[in-house]
This record gives sequence, C-alpha cells and structure tokens, in this order.
Amino acid sequence: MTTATFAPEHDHQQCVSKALGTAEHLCLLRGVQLTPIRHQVLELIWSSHKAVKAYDLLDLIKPLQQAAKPATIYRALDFLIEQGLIHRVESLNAFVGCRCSDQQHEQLLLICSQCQEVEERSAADVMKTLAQEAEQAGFVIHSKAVEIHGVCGKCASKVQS
Amino acid sequence: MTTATFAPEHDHQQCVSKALGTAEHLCLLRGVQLTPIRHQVLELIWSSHKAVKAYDLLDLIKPLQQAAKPATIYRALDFLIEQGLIHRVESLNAFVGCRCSDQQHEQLLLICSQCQEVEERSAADVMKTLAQEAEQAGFVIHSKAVEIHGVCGKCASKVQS
DNA sequence: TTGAGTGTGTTATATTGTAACAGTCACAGA
DNA sequence: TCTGTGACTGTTACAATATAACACACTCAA
Repeated sequence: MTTATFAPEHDHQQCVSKALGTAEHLCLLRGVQLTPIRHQVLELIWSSHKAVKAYDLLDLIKPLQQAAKPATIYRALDFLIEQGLIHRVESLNAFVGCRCSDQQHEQLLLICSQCQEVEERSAADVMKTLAQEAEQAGFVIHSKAVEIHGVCGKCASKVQS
Repeated sequence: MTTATFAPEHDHQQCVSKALGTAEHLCLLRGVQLTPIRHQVLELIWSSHKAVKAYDLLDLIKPLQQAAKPATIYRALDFLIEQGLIHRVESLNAFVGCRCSDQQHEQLLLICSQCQEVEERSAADVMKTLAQEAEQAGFVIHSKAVEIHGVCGKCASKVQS
C-alpha cells in the first residue's frame, strides 16, 4: 500500500516497520502509551519521507477514526514530538518521522523543494559549532531548529539529465 | 516613545534610526520603493528587539493606516524579507529586524524564551560546517533557517541573582 | 469505592496567511 | 496629449493552522 518514495531502490515498507517497531519499543521502555490513535498518526506520517501537514493527517485518519477532530491530531502530534518520534518542520508547519528516535537528538533537516522529502542528519560538528557560538553569546540552549531548504542530490541529478 | 529593551544601557532609538537609515539607503541604491506603509511596518518591527507577530503589527499600524488589512501587512513583510531588511522567525511565526541587512546574509537567531528578544549572529563557521554537511549529502542549498531557543545571557544572569 | 491521572470526544474559537479583483498613480512611448 | 503598463494599495472573502475548555470514560492504587 505504502509506496517507496525516498529512493528508487529503497524498500519503504521496511522504513515504516522499523520506525514503528522502534516507537513501540521506546514507549514500552518509558512506560508511556502508544495508543491506537498515536500509532496510526505515526504510521501515517511515515507513509512517506515527506513532511505531512496536520490537516492532511486529519483527512487521512478520518476513515480509521471517524470522530477525529483537529485536537485529536494535535494531541497525538504533541505526544510524538515529546517522545522524539517525529519532528516538527517549523518552516513548513508540517511533521516528519524521526529516523533516529533512539539516539542522541541533535538533527538538521534537509528539505527538498522539488520532491518535498526531508532528510535528517545528525551533524555532530554543526551542532558543536552552534553550541560554541551560543556559548560565546552567553546563551543557554534549550532547543534548536536547523532547517535547510534546497534541492536534494537525487532531484539535482534528475534536473541535469 | 520607543523604549530600550535590548540592554539596560543601550540606546534603542539609535538602533531604530540606524536600521531605518540603512533601509532607506539600500532601497534607493536598489531602485525599489520603501513606501510609507513599508517604512512604518519596518519601524514598528524595530520598536523592540523582540519578534513581532503579523497581526500585532496590524493592530499597531491601524492608527496610522486605518485601511490596513492582513494583506497590507503581509505585502509589506514580503517586501522587507525580500530586501533582507527583516527576518521571519519560522519557529515563532513572527518577524524581527535584521541588524546586518547590508552585509552577507547567513545568520543564526538566538531566541530568548524569557525576554523574547532575538539576537542575530553571523556565525560564519557554523554556516561553513552546515555547507559542508549539505555538500556531503549532495544537497544544493537555497536558504537556511537556524533558530536556537533558550535563555540569553542577560536573563540567565538575572535568574541566578 | 473513590479519587487521581490519563486519554479521548466535542464544540467553539483564535490565530495565521492567501486569493482575487478593483482602483489609483506615475511614467514611458506613440 | 493620450494611453497602456507596472507597481502599489484597497477590499472582500476565505483558507489553513492551532488552541481552549469542558465532558466523559477507563484504569489503577489507596
């Protein structure tokens, strides 16, 4: 059902099941509930590597949860963000699955304006430089949003052909 | 009228006039029009170092431009962003004056959750590391949003006292 | 058995942003 | 002098994004 969009050869179903498996595992470990609604929202977000809008999720989940309202979605999103299972893409008002929810969480988002896909990179060196810069300013960091817009490698090579 | 908010000792009126002066100069140079509405919006944004919301600007400009509507504001904001005179703070849906509109434009925003002020830093090394990271991924950068949330030096030292 | 915590349902509304078309004005070229 | 074109603004309507507030259900422990 879910189609591969991240790379021609990539088995997206595997991405999804890995992400859901990790999520289930982490929630169990942490003693928090990955309820059916939350699970469905997470699965819908993972249906591609594109960032998904809250109201699109609402439309998508309606067949499964007929009572779904904006609050239904936003509550699930809040939970998933809190648990580090998804990221909010600030510059798009949209949400994307986190590929490293089980690891240290300093990511940078590469957002392709052609294919809409979002690639997450941990970029330890970027984060270190950022931390230094903040420290110089006497600034105590709580959270970071590093979002880069442009054209991804795949799309760039397509354009050239 | 405009009150100093950026630092106890800082003369904010000077900030404002410098920013407006630079803006007028740049627009003249570029042959674009800093119309009264655009000028007023820019001045209102510069009334503090906090990020300002579009609808707050609308309320603020109503006494000056009674016909002002959302479109009035958003058009002015689009222009000011295009000219690099202000930044959009993606993670706040708000806007802040740019302190280096006449220079190379790769900035990082430090957003204080206590005093709401936004400090802009050019952070050449951060941007360079970011560029390297993107290049590794074969990604062609169009624009960047680097927004750091936390507590600024001033507020941090206040909390300690 | 009751009360606290957690999750969801439901209604209403707040906030943020855009589309589309009309009117005005200045200025260049016929 | 006309006239048409481009840039800016006025105006109406609406789309898209997000939250508040209160009610209900269920679980689990005291």
